[in-house]
Amino acid sequence: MTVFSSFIAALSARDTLEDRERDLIESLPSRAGRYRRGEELVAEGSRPTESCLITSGMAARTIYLMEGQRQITAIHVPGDFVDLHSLYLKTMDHSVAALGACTAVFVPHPDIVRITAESPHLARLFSLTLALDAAIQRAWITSLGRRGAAAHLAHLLCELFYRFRVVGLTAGSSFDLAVTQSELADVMGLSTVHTNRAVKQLRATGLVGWVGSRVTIHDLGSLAAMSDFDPLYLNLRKEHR
Amino acid sequence: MTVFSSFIAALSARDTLEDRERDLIESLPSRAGRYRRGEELVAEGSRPTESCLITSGMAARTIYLMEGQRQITAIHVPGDFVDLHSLYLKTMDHSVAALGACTAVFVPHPDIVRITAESPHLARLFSLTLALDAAIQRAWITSLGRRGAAAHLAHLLCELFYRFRVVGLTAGSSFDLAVTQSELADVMGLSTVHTNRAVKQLRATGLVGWVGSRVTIHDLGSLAAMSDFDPLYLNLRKEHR
DNA sequence: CGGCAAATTGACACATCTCAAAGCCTGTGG
DNA sequence: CCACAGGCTTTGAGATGTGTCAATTTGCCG
Repeated sequence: MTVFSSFIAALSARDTLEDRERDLIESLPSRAGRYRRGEELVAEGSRPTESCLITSGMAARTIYLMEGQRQITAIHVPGDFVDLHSLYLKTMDHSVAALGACTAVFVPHPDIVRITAESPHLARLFSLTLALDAAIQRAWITSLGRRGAAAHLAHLLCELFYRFRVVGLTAGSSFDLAVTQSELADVMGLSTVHTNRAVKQLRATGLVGWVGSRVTIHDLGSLAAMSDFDPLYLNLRKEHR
Repeated sequence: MTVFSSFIAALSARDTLEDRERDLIESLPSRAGRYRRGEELVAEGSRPTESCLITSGMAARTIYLMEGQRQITAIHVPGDFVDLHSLYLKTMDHSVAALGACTAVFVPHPDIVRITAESPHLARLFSLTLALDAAIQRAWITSLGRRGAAAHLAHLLCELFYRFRVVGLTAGSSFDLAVTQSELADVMGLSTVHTNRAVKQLRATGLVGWVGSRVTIHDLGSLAAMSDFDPLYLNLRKEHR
């Protein structure tokens, strides 16, 4: 049980890792950090020399507009290597902030480059995480563009359920969503008020139980059906990549 | 002037290419294709063994929902290497279709892998294009979530202007946007009718001229200001990546 | 117990959707 | 060269979804 366990679990769900690759990952040096709701892990405009890996809680990529509005463009759960982007893009065009309390570790870019040079297969798996992020963003774009508030929320819950389950953070059909409704609103591009109505509406269907931060999915099939959710884009099948 | 000229131009805007790297790219074998509006370059559910590079016109990543609705999650212009994603994700979770008429060439995955193995720097530049796609998607998510129709459209025009200019497809401050309003609607998550109203509204500001498929940006500064556009995310500065 | 952030509700304003119809291009066949 | 068909653009009117503002309730923590 190390800080990299979740990351290894997330990769292992998608391809077979050899012992040597596992060792290379475990050999990465890391510096730990602990954050409270809203605290920034990576600031917009900065030029990071490390990438961060979420170890507990959740973090979000956030873009701020004029007039104090903001949009969350991605949610990251434990095991997600956030910010490999900064390896290539250099200057951050957005910030990464904690959603609820969260912990993360930071790994220097040169060490990432080193282990990908030693194992081309690992290099591909790091690129896979980039491509996977992009696939999730496409699903979000689709929800934002073509689904109403309730369906959007249902789709998001399905996605998070699968993503939490991969890293062992579900208990049966429930998981902990330590997120404020106002943060959810920034994910779905809605007002806080309307987000609350969407939550209410979803509860009324009976498909989902939601008490405090505890979300229980009573009927995943129907929830997926009402939001046109198909887990294909999460690439949860082991393939040789 | 080869089929790879635009791609090389797009990379050269972001980093310096050595002659050897240029030669490696030019050495790639390719198969050409020509498509009419709506024709699919890559089908959802397929398992591509090639990646495609747009050489003229535009293509779009498209996700279909029930009830015939669709959402375009990305627009690709000449010089864009679409579908590097399929190198990692294996099964397509969306399709790539022509917007207006378009031509593209297809490059076998093994050849891409080969030249990235020969040049780690090229490998990083290929990853850069993945990361850049993701940055653009973040901007789209922000537009979908937090901007009204007119501002969304203005932001999109700014983006496309910069992207076309990099590959030499602008004439002064104008460019050819051979796209149907119904396709634009699928980009912005709006109805065709409302998209038309947004176009009308933008014309009324006088910041943009739009006759047929010819778009002329009369005042880029104001257009950027009204849509909170900042080209940072397009990474148009040469850096060592 | 008191204080504060978060969740919830109601009423009304505004953005966007749907449906329906009319006008406008462009390619094609006669 | 003209007439027509079909797709695209444009407009109007009424329905629906979502935003805003303001107030109340709930839940947590000191």
